Amino acid sequence: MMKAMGNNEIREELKGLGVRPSSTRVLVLKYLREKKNHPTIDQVYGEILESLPGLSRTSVYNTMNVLAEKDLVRTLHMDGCETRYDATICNHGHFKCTGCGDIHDFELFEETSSLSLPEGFQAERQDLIVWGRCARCASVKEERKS
Amino acid sequence: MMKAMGNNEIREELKGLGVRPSSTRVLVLKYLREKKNHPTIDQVYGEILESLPGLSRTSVYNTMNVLAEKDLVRTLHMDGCETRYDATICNHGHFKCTGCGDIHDFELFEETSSLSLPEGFQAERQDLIVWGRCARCASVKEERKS
DNA sequence: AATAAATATTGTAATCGTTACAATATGATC
DNA sequence: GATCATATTGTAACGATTACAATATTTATT
Repeated sequence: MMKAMGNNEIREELKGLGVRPSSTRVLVLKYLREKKNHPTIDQVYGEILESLPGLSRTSVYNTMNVLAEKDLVRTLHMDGCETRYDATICNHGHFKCTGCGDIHDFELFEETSSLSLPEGFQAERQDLIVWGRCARCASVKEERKS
Repeated sequence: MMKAMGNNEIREELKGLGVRPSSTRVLVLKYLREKKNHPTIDQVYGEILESLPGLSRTSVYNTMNVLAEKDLVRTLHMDGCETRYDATICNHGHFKCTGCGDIHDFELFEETSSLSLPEGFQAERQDLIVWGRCARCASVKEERKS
């Protein structure tokens, strides 16, 4: 069997954080780290289901909440209700293409320090969201999905 | 602070955009412009209800959608599902206090040009969201809502 | 390895924000 | 003032998420 690499490392990582490394948790975290897409719950559910028959959506929700609590994933609320999940923790911005709907990470080279917050306000965390056309959609003008 | 805007000016503004200036629309837009809080539908509904007995939530939703379509208001999705509405159109950031939950605008003095987007990506619109403690909550450590 | 204890998962039902839709009310136009 | 377009209402539906009790799985203890 080609057991995909990294399962044990993830297992140990979770244990180290006091999180029981159930198969759901290991697979979800691995999925997020490998794909680096910013999937919805249903995307994750759909793909992990193949490896874990009988998996429930509720379990994916619970898993995401546990991982988010331990700062292993970040939640994104871009447009509308659907939450998206991201295992890239370092500070970066999110670009949402108004053509294809895909979300891309991009570097932030300006630091939080350049913020002109009101007196006494203390920043803890930030997210820069940019909407526009990705390279592919900028050339081909097509119908927008979202 | 900005002088309260007359109902008639708003009426004319709406007409100019081809939007029928119904009492709901006029009052909602006036509310957003005067309060500059970033209210939820229910906040707007609750306050406007006093001036317009019999008002329905649905009508506030419809009104917001019409105003958003005409670019008179922006929608914000910060945490979770609840949409918030903002009649300040110029480019600015949003600070959400993790203590009291209030949302404050702040100036952006860096322009979109400083973004390091991937090759070929075209930015149309952006929103910078910062979470942290507002001046009041930074001094008094007190949990309230998200 | 077997058992007991702790916790993760499942499946259903409930909740919340929002929209769809048909009936009714409003208000602009002739 | 009558007619016609459109705004509003109220209810029901919807989609994303959570609550919760029953069950299954994992870990700790023997």
